[in-house]
Amino acid sequence: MSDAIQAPKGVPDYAPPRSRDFRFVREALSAPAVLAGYDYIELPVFESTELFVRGVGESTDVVSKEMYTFTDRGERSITLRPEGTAGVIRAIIENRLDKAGLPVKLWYAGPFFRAERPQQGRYRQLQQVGVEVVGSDDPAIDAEVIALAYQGFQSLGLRDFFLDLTSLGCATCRPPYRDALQDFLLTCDLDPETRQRAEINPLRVLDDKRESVRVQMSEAPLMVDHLCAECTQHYASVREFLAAMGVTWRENPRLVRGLDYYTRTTFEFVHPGLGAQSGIGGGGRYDGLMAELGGSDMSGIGFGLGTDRTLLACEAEGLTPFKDSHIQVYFIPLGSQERLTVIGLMQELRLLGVSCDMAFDFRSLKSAMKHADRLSAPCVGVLGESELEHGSVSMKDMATGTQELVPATAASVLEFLEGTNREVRR
RNA sequence: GUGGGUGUAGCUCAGCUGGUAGAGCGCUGCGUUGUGGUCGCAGAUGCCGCGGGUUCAAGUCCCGUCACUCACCCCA
Repeated sequence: MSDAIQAPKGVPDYAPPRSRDFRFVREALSAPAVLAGYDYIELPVFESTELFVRGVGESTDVVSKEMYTFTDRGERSITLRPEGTAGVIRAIIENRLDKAGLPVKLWYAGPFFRAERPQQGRYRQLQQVGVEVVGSDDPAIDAEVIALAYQGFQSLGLRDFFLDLTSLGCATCRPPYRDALQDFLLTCDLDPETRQRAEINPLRVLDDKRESVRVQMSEAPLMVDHLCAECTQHYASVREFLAAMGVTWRENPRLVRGLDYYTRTTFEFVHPGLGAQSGIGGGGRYDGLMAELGGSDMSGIGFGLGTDRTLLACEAEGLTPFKDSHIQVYFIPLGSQERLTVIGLMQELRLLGVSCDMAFDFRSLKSAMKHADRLSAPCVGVLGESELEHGSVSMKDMATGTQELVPATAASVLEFLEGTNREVRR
């Protein structure tokens, strides 16, 4: 035991029973996109380092100090993907998806990697569900994307989350604003480290958590007051569509994202029940990214939702467990001949989509019943000598305790299960 | 990367001023012949994170280390 191998630092396992909730969350977060006509894309977990350096931005913390980068046998620099957007855009360009109908609407899910110090809700291998749309400037698509995430959270039963929204401007209005902000920051009293950040990425100083900085920032010029006419119009329109969809949000002019590519509509979902790592999802427009990565100059928008953090949020709101059982019937054969019958019966039921399990290892009826109870099996099928004689099985409804003798056929068992008309899931 | 906290049975934890370990839950079995969830009885399980030091003696003190955890930072 002393030399048992542990998982690498900061990497979570999702073991039963929590793994059931994890799957449920991932499913719920992606379902709205599927319903909205988004197609699935499966991407490699590692890419050329260059993709992230160019796509995400060299000055970002993610790229400059949080990537898992190594050299492969062909002396190529490879990086475990730290986020999803760059890879999706690369794949769209490479597969020429943008040459077919526009907009291209895609969703994906899977693990991402960042070499950070782990803490509550922050892992070195993190799970995200994401969506990307390329080839549309329509503010209605911004609203759709945001609503997709909103709906995902809602469908899980989450109530205490907030949607923060702002616009970061475009290539014409952001640079002048950036200069204005930088001028302002020069007048502030900042520590050397923050001063340096003001040089490289002044926007990031806006959402500094420290009180001393925050007080000074209350006077800072804001992007929303410096938007060009087009951006102003676009942002107004996005909000109009959001309202029409019944989405509620908070204006947060100090919202900043850590990835360089964001433009215009930018948003973040926060949940106060998670401690310091309160962001459960975020995204926005990235109108220059396609061109930056060597594709045609097309606009894009997307989001990444933290599957891990969303599960944490659900737990914080007491919504879990989502399902208390993963099997519908548990069979208990009492002898060798009965085992043969049950095995065959289960095979048929599983083909019909009924999940079932049985007592192995010749357990006593008593202990098998206990086991069924522990599995929260809603129904138990007992098959002993007497049932075998009549070609039947005793079906028991565990909630009521009532039992019924039915023919040992898949159809009859199915009929019994439907007759118990329980609520299978919430 | 920087700081703080914690590390004892599967889980949650107790163990006072040093004398080689305990509770609850869970688990296994039994309470007679083929039925769970309640109850009763019995039982199993610990390199007390790891390494070193002090001591006649360390879970208990000291040092180191690793892991977990919270916060900074960053972000999902």
